[in-house]
Amino acid sequence: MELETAKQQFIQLWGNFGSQWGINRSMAQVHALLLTSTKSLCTEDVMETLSISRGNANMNIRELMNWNLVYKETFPGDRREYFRAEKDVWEIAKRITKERKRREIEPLQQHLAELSVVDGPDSEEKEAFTGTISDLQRLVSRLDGLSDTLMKADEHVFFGKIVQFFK
Amino acid sequence: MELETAKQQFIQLWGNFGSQWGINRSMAQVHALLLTSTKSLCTEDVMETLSISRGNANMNIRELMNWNLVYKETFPGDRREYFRAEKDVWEIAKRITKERKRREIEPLQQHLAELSVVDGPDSEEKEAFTGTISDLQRLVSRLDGLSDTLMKADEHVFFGKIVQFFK
DNA sequence: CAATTCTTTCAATTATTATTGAAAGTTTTG
DNA sequence: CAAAACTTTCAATAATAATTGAAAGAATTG
Repeated sequence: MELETAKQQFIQLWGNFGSQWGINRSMAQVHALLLTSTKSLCTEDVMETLSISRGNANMNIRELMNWNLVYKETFPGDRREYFRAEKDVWEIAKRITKERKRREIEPLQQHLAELSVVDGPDSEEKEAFTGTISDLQRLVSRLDGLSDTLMKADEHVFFGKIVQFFK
Repeated sequence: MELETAKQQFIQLWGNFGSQWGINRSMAQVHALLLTSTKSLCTEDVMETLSISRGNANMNIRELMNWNLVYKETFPGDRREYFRAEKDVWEIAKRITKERKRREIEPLQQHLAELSVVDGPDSEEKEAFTGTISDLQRLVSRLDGLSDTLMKADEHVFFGKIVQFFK
């Protein structure tokens, strides 16, 4: 396969995969484009390569910057903003985890906490419900705790020591 | 909060959360309903409680059975099929992980493998691309391997031993 | 075996989400 | 400070995904 074909296919692949996981297809495609680009690109470049509108390109580049997956760069004598992606895949994984935790897991825990207090007389029904909610709270907290630990561990420790531990 | 209110809110919460993660809102709501129901429910019950159509209820119940999150039950003297959810949250987590692995991670790995072979003369561009793809392959494989390990570990080992290891 | 009861399918519709692109906003330049 | 160059916004539109419900299909019953 030609390099350019491969890059294009990767952009499609990443877009499809992202949209299965609740990430906007264009955002994932912009990310894939910048991830496989050796030089930083301006909005115009992104628009042209992906055949998307200025608004779409701008919005998704900004969103990728909010996720700390893309940085802004400027060059002397050029007024345009250029963008470059974080290339370290371990960093990418850590940052995505961190953001989803902040945006989704923490609010979920908040909501579950509210649901764990139920009024009314004790009953089997009530016990069953509060039991399920607290099981979910424990599960979420523990998976969350694991993600914290993994994010603090560096790649070497993670890929070396820990996996061996389970072998 | 009243028990019935809390259940309804939980159904909404689970539906919203699911749709953020690429799971159909109705499917997540049916799951939440069955998860917090002490008795098994028939299609009619699900339709009425969630105010959804017969087709929608049927399709999502079937899909939840495909995911091994819901079982079919029958009662003598009643021709209808009744449904009951797996209640063990650790089992639920394992089964969701297993299905997403099979449906998404494995095809992703397949696609990445295809992209890792690039024709044409060696170049810095090409090296960069194949490097990024193989980094991604390693990341995906390792996260996947971790999920295997976690699925094999039982709840006690997971929640006890391993977390301590990182403390 | 035909009537009944329940389940499944799927084309049409509705709802949701993403995208466009022109206009407004901002920054830089001479 | 006004023109130029670039960025951002957002109402309108388009694309995608979910839902409906009537009809067809299966299974069960008497």
